[in-house]
Amino acid sequence: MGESVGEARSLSDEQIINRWSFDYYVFKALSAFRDADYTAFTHFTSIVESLVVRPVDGHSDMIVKLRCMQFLSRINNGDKLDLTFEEPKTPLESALSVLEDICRDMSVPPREKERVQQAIIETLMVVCLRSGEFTRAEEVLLTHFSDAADSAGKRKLFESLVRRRRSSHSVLQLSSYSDFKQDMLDFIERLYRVPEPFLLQMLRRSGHPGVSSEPVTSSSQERQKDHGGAVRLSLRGLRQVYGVLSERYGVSVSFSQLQQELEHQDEQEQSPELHLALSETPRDPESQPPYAGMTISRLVQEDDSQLSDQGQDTRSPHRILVTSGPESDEPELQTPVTRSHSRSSSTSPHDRSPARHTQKHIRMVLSSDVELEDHAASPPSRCSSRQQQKKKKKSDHSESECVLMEEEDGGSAQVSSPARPSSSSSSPAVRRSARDTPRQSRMVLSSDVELEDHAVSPPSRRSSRKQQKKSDHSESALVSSPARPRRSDRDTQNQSQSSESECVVELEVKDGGSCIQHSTPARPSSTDTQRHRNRSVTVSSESEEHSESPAVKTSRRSSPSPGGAHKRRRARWQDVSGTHENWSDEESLFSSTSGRSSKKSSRKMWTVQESEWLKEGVRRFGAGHWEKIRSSFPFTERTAVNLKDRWRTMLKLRLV
DNA sequence: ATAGGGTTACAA
DNA sequence: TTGTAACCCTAT
Repeated sequence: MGESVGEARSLSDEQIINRWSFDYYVFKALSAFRDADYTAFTHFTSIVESLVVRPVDGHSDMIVKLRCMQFLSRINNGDKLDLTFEEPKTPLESALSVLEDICRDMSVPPREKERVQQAIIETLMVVCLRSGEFTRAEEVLLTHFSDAADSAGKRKLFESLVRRRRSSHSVLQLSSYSDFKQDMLDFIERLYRVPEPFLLQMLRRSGHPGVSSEPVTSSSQERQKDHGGAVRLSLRGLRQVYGVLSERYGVSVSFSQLQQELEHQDEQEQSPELHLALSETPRDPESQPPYAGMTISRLVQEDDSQLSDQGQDTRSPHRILVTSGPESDEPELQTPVTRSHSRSSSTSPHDRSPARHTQKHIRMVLSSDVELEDHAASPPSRCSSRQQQKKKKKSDHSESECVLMEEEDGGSAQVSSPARPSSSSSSPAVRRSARDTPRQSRMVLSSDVELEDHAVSPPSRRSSRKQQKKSDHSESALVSSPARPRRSDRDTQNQSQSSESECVVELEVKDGGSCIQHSTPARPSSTDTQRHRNRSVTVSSESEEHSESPAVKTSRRSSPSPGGAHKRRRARWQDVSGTHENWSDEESLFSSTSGRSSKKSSRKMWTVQESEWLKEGVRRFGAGHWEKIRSSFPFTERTAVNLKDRWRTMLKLRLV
């Protein structure tokens, strides 16, 4: 195969920085989870989620981190039965499958795995019973409960509860979902300790007050405060730090290279557009030196927290316990990493609670939460959460479901006091009943299509209509002439026309639909039809964008969707300038789709994100190495054959 | 395990 | 119906 692995050495600045960001946000997400600030957790995971779609310097530990995020976000939503990450499953069932993936990739002691599985299943039972979903509870009982002796007792108990339709019982009352969450977090943390992210280290070493514990060159020259409390690093200092850290992390780009690129970028960034990329707080027009425009400076500036940085100093070196990346040709991140909290791997699953508080400072490490929050609140990133997709059924087609409202879940409060585990955080178990999940929706200001893509060519979405299917083989797909004049009426219809390519700034509320993918020029950007539909009604169909986004599951066999009434939608600000926005709209890694339905997953449409992984995988390993690709990305429920088929489809559609 | 033809479930 | 993305089946 034509391995295109060759030039993997030269990483783009984006890849490198995305990796830093990735590490950072994963770290933040875990911290938030630990602090029971689940709102923040979802914000961070959504940032991570979108980051992953961009080119990123994938280290082998990335997969591990992604899996952890997937796992925790499913756990986090496990008490919301109307959400789904993978169609037919409840969040906790999805967590089980992610657990399988985790166990496959990492060496998890069998006993531990069992324990966790059991905990998840029992919790799922409790959740089902509490919410009166007895039939589902029964299913769970049948499909997941093993006959293992140790669970026999509970099984019996659950069985009788199900039979008697009892949704209250001392056992049910006793279990606390929040404890369960923390238990799961403990499991994850015992399994994999996330090293302090590069960005934080950098920040700390730069002597930033909020982070550093090390007196690092207290030379006042090293940093100077300027307006807004931002810290300015001297170029020299930065270079120094970079040198050390880049080596440690195996970053191959030299400082000057980076600087050059940044300068270059910085110039370009003058244009108003690039704002969405990085959680920009309103950027100070007052310019700063080129290097100040980089991520680092951005991270650096924030309110100075006078928090105890102490903890940072005393931490002891730490090593990653499990690595096991599929292919680790890259230097592992085995560098001693510091870790502040004391939770050691030996802690028993139950001792966690006390320790939790002591770790708060960790998350304070970077006081730039404000910025992050802004980010979260700001258009692009915030989305995530979940959305819902539902299959449209002719019958209930008429019933429009959900009207969405703009709702900031706890938003306002949150912005002001980002770090604090406000609202949701403390609530033990966010019961869906109480507040039917944070459904957030937003208005989308979108330009539906990527300009450039259009400019290039609006290839018809699929090759001409073939009259005969098989007879003409792949040649047509692969070789075919690029410019395909031919366009069926259908195509015409679907194809967004040039007129549209001029950033149609339109205010709309979409359901997941805002799929703008630069990656798939050919795609029939969800067009008017879709748009209208979304606007008015709901979530009904979405199959139009299917291939890219919503993993909508299709039909639900016979039964009408039960909880289907309220679906969640999600929308987001799509910056018109949205350079490369490539949000995986829907269901992605961490966010769930809702609209649960109990249908056998008949068809699982490919999400944008999955397609991105696939592309990246092919770029990295070459087409044909499906199994390798599959194991290198956090695919869930995709087989190598699925990947291969999807690739074939993508080729056919010229999405690649 | 992968390639590629055949089948199926949907949307239009 | 028809077209097709996702899936299935099977030879290699």
